[in-house]
Amino acid sequence: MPASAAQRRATLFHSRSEDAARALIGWTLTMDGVGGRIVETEAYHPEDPASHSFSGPTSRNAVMFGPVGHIYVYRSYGIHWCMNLVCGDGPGSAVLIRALEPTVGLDQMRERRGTDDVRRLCSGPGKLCQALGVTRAHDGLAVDTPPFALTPGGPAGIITGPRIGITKAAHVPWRFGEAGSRFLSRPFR
DNA sequence: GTATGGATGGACT
DNA sequence: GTCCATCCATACT
Repeated sequence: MPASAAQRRATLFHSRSEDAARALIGWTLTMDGVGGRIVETEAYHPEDPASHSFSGPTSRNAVMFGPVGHIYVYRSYGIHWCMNLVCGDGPGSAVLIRALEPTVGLDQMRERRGTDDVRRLCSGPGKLCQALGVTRAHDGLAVDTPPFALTPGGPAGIITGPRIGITKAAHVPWRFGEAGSRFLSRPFR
């Protein structure tokens, strides 16, 4: 008997963040019926100098040390919001959602993003939060209850590479993407 | 109290 | 390819 969606979520949430980041490719993430298929992720964990959790819990990253399956939202460069899914085999791990392939709520995304170019709606961590309407107000919410929804996907071709935009542990290949996707934030090489 | 530096994206050359 | 807008958690004095 195949695993239920809830069982698959639970298994993924409790996996090491690098395994969860890989497994999330092809799943569908939405908020209030707006979202799409996850095509790009990055893994972070507390032993990782590039991770916000590296120096232990603070008021900003507290959600990373809370229950798995919840959303950690932070402000990037003072302008953008970025969202992570808390998951891992211990506290302080999370997966950064870097890009979606838009599938539902396209009109709302176009309006929020101010462009008709579908490839520019969710092709980056800041873009997808703008397209879905995710802000600090959603920090700490569970990803499997409204307004959020996370549904498992089928098998996907996975490509890996170094994470983007970081200066520490930049060589670790913990960026994951769907092979051949047209909706990545940047190409893999 | 002040200083600093990003897990970015968009405009521009 | 380069430049930079703009916020705030954190480190430091």
